[in-house]
Amino acid sequence: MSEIKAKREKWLAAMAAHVVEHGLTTASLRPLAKAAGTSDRMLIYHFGDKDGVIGALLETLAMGFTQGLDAALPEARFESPGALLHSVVGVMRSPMAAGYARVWLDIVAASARGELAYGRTGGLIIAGFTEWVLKRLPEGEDEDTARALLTVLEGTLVMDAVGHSDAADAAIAWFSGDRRQ
Amino acid sequence: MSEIKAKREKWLAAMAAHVVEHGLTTASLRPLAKAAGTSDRMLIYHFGDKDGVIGALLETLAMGFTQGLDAALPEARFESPGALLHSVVGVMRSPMAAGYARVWLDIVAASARGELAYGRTGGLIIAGFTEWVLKRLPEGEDEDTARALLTVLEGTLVMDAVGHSDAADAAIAWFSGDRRQ
DNA sequence: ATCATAGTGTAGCAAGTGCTACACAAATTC
DNA sequence: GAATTTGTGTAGCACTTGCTACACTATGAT
Repeated sequence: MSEIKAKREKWLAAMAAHVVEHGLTTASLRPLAKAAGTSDRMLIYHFGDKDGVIGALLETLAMGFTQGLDAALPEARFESPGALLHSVVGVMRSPMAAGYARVWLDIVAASARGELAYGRTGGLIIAGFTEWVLKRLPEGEDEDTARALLTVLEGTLVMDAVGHSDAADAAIAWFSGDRRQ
Repeated sequence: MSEIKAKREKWLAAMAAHVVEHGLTTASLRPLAKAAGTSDRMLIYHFGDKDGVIGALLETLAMGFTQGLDAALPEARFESPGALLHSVVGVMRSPMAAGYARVWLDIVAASARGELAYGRTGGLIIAGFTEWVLKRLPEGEDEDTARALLTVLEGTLVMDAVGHSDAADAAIAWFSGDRRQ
């Protein structure tokens, strides 16, 4: 019983790693199966169809994402929103996170395309991320500050992706320097 | 000679429309050809290979994009960066622009994936967009304001895509209300 | 021990992918 | 007018896609 669940977890971890390196929306069953050390036949058997595989994979990725964030920046209040943004951007720009950023933008694009599973997961990730930020903002900052911070962060990911980190840096500096009092 | 160029323009316009509706990175030759009223055989003949088709298509899309922006918001200085951001977001959120937003996020995701043609086009679009913004900011605002504005705008696109327009709104309000003096 | 169920390997199907070979017509060059 | 280039339709190749049919074994319940 539970050995099967364990096997599926192992598969999912291996497939998640594969996806982080090779992209999510371009992934097809046979490469995924190969990465997991099994066959497409088995993936379909255990997850129903490809959507089932992707759904489970999205869940795994979302968990890995927030866990990675927690590991990189343990819970502690920063002295200012700008300082927190700086730190988070630092993490997101590290080579370790590059794969996750790629996958995240894949999820965003698929959401925009109207693919429901991706959209739901994307929304959940942002919701969790908002809480995560809120717990690290200085006492007294409200949710809107967290939302604004996250929006600037997402803009940063986009700008970085198209080679305009300069634009992102301007927004970050601006967010950090010109705070409401 | 020039009739052939005209034909290619017609093809590209039709394919661009198809792509705006059905997605860019998921597009394959036969559907593209069908949208253009020709055959995959002809697309390959005239553009060399699929990359040639996509490259020409990216160029067409970038042009259409900036032209659409110009048409929606003719050149005129806004009274504040916040007012400009509001207007641009209004345009980007209109149904007319939804397709372009989808394609844009496709380009961003492909750029992040390392696909060079997409990355180059994405960078060019942002560069052009920066100039566009700069010409509409109040006299005296510098390029960094344009960059920050655009980064917030990109963040807005992402947040809208995953159903968190609330977060985008917070960032926009924050950008508009708490300006440097 | 029997028998059903869960799990797995092999093989393959129908559809779609980018691209090409080949034959042929139209236009251009000499 | 002959020769060559340019453009186009038909057909198809080799491959990948998601998924399935079928035969088989391991495992569990009775």
